[in-house]
This record gives sequence, C-alpha cells and structure tokens, in this order.
Amino acid sequence: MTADETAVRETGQDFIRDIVQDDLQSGRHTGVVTRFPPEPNGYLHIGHAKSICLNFGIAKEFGGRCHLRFDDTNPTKEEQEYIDAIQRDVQWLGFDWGKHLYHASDYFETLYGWAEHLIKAGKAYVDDQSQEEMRASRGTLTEPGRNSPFRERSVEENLDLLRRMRAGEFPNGARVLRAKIDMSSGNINLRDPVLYRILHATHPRTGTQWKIYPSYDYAHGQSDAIEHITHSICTLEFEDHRPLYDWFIENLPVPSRPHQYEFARLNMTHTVLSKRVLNGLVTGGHVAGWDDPRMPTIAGLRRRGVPPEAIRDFIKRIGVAKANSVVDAAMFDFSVREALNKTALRRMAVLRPLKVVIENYPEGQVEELDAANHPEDAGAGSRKIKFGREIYVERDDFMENPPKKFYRLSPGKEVRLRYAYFITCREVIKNATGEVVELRCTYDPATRGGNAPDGRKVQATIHWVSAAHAVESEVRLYNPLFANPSPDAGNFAAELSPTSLEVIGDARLEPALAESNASDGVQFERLGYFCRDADSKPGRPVFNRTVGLRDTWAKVSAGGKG
RNA sequence: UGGGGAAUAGUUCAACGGUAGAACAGCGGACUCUGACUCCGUUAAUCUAGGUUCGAAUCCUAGUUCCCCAGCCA
Repeated sequence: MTADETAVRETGQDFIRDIVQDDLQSGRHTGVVTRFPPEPNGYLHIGHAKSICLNFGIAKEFGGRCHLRFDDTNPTKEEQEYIDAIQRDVQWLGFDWGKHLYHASDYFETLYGWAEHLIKAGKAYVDDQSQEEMRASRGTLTEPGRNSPFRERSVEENLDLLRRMRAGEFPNGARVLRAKIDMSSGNINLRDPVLYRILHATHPRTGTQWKIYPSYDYAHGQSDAIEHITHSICTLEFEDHRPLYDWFIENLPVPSRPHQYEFARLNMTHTVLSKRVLNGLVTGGHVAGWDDPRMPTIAGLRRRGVPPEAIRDFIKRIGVAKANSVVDAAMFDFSVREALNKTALRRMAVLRPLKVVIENYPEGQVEELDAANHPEDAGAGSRKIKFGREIYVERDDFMENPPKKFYRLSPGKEVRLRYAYFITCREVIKNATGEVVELRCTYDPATRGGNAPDGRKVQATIHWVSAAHAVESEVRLYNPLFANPSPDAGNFAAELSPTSLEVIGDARLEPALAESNASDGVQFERLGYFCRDADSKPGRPVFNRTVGLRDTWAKVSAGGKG
C-alpha cells in the first residue's frame, strides 16, 4: 500500500464508506448517488435514522446526492399519512433531498414495459397456480422446488395474460407474473420469484389506475437504475436478494448499473424496532400514538425533546458494520445529554413539593435574586427569581434520618438554596399519619446570593421555587417502554413496563418556565432535561422529561451503601 | 442434509500481515453554588484447534456458535 492510499484510508469510517471511496478512486464511479427508500406503511424510527444518516451522510461527505424514494409498491398497506410523516421526520433530522423526491410508483409504466421485455425474452411467465400450490412447489430450505405447469407458456399467451391482468380482468390472487430463473436454486429468492401480483386496491398516488403491482424485488433495483443510484445500501436481510437484484439489472435494458451493499440494522436495549410491533403498540392503544414520547419513533423522540443533533451524534458513535448487535440504550442517553447540556437553559422546578417556611424571613417580603441561565455560557445571560418566606423544595432533598453520605437537608443541617441563601432545618412537621408535610427552617441573611462571607461551606446546594410565585404544572416522566433489556417482540404487550409513564400533577415551576413557548429543551436543575409538551394549556404547562441527569446519588442510595 | 452472512473488553465500533485502540457502561479520584458538567486514573477482549509466516485479530484448513431466507410484505 502506498503512503497516498494510507492517507485516504484514514478518512474512511466504515466498510461502506471504504467501498465508496475505492469506487471513486478507481474510477468505477465519477460521483456518488444514494437513496433512502422507506415504505410508507408506518412511522420512521431510530433504526431508520441509521439508514438516513448513512445514505445522506455518504452523499454529503463525497459530494454526491441522496434521493428520498418511497417504495410504494403495496397499496394495501401504504397511506398518505405515512408519506407526510416520513418527509417531516427526514427533514427534522436535518437532511435535504432537494428536488430528488421520487416514488417507485413514478416508474410503474417503465417497470411494466420491462416485464413485457422479460416475457418476450422468454424470461418471465404468467403462473395460474394458487398461492398454496406455489408454496407447495417452491420446495423447502433443503429440497429443490418443482417447475410450475404454466412455466412453458408461449410468449404470446404470457403477453396476453399479463395485459389482461393489467386490464383488471382477473380477481386478486388469480395469477402472478414470475421470473423464469431456477426452481432448484439453493437461494430461494431465485426460485422463479413473483414480479407482479393482482391487487385491486387504491394507491395513494396512482389511485385505481393499476390493477397489478410490482413486487419489492422487481421494483427496487430497477428504480435504483432509473435514478442512477451508484450505491444501494440496505440491511442484512436483503443479502440473499442481491443475486436477484443483479439478475434483473443484467437482463433488463436499464440505464445504469447500481450495486447493493448491506449493513446490520440497529437494535437497542429496552425497546423494539419493528414496524409491526410499533404499529401494534399504536393500534392496540398501548401508547398514545406514533408520537408518544415513549416510542422509539422519530416523532416520539422529537416530542420527548430529543434534539436531532443528538440522534445524529448517536448514529455516528455506534458505527456501521455487518455483525448483528444490540446497542445499550445508555449510549443513546449519553448523546442526548451531551447535546442538551450545551444548549439547554437552566431553570428550577420542584417535582414533588415539600413546603418550607423560613421562620426568620420577614412575613410578606419578596426579593429578586439573580440566576444564571447557563453556568457554562455567560452569553446565555441571567434572570431574576423571586424569593419569599415560603418555598418548596424537593421531597427527595430531605431525610429525617439520613445515612452518612446524604448531603442534603435534614434536621439541624445547613444547605444552600441555589442562587439564594443558606438555610438550616430547625423543625419537622408531620401529619396524623406521620408523613412529613412541612419543614421549619431559618436562613442566614448574610449568605444572600449563595455565598457565606465567613467562608463556611455547605455540603449541598438544592433547588427550590417560591411558593407564592410558582406555577403548577403537569410533568410526565418517561421510562423505558420495556423494563426487560431484550423484550420478546412476539409477545410485546405482555412485556410492556407498567412504569413507562409517571405523571406528576402538581409539580411547581419557576415562573420563567411558564413563559417559555419554544420547544427548546430546558434543564430542570439537578433533575434532568425537559421540554414543553403540546398538551400545555394557558396557565398550566405540561412538560416531558427527555432524559434525567446522571445521578450518582441514586446509585449510591440504591446500593444501600449510604 | 440447502443457500447467504457474522464472530475483538460488559456494550458498540477500530486495527486492511508489524505495539490490539476508542466510545459508552463500570470502578476510583479531583473539581464544583447542579451528587450535573469537566478533568484524571483504572478494570476489561481477538470463538476453538491446527497450519503458513521472522511476525496472524487479519492469510489457509477444520470445527463451534449466532443471525437471515421456504409472502402474491418490504
């Protein structure tokens, strides 16, 4: 290998980019054209994001282009709603197909013409066998299939039959057009695959114009060729379709010679990335819709507050290879936190309020304190927060009988109220059942703003909101849909986690949060990243937890090592 | 008993015959007006057995394990 080649190699990040690079370098292609080819039969999910980032990413990196092409060859499953949602999601992810929006249905006439071409070449025939007969004669994984009794029809008869199929003369399932390849092939895809089936259905784009529809295998590669796709990138399960892909390309007068490459699809712990299951979750009412924030759909992640750059970063981190794998969901959370940490403004919110009365603070007095919007970014500015005699703190930030490593509030202990004062817990008030309902504390006026002139330190800083000014809010805490890291997709309903959604009805927010209208993520200090949900009503905002902050204390306390 | 693929730290990827490296997770520490962030340190891997070679994760042979394929779905 020359030094020059070594230098080039270093920019390759995965085996597909290596192939693209080699093809460009060797002159096999002068430019790169890829495509993202969704079937509009469901919403896009994080697994599709991998393919989207790969296809659009490669096009961008190598100065080529990427088409968005709907693989709309099965009108019984496809809907306009999905077509619209897919475009919205790809755009939101940050990719632009420009004017290159296509549909396999754009090529129906050309594909049909090529079907007649195959018949005339003696390479396709109309089969009258029933579905059951075809299955029976296809053979098994270990036994070869048998030729159809209709395999040797004349060109004239085949042409006539195909034309009558197109004209709608036959009912669904009566006949199919098959390629004449090899019924004894070890590769079942080559045992005379179906090219066209009769489907009396309404297509979102072509309406009732067509009575026959091409199969995936017959449509996909030819669509690639028509669009001059150079690298047709798909997932592993299509690996043994490649010989068929190539067979069509070699036997048809196509305008270009695309090549198919396969990579391993994404799998993640605690979720299921299968359109069938996701569809089942929606139609079965297990979730609130395709954009339920617990869903791994792009729409769901967006509603949960995940920024598109976090998804792109995650996809970049997991890489591309041919080995099946399951990515730890913690890796996704990391990308989300990393993206949000940079941009999310800091705010204070108390999820589970515990009232605190500051006994030595003048009754009726209110003052304004400065709070940074982003401690690591002075450019984000600051805001005023109101402080008064009665405040709320987080119930989790108080323990009557704390273990040794509990730094927060407990009887006699002094802590800092973020951006405000040091307070010391003097008294614990309980109700009849023994539940702590209020804390009586004192504050040190000299610590205004959060620093003690005498230099004394406190172990903890806790968040708070002014009771008189706080806005009551609903906060939705999301946890994985499946507690099981590898749920059984075949039995997904039984696998659903009962704690995937926890709704808090009486959270208290600092007023600045009620004013926020944008969907930008905010950090509730010490709690996590949240975003305002569209269900918000005037005076009663609703927030979704996008992801919690890393919580070392939770780990320590859960381990009983306190 | 068919065809097509894949095996490297707990996880996901690198290493393209020449020192097995990163990220996430874990563990320990520093810093801190977020038990966050950041920083530092650290645990931890080539499926097995042969062979070729000065040298093998990489090449060869034989195994093992896992995944995909028998839709008129994609």
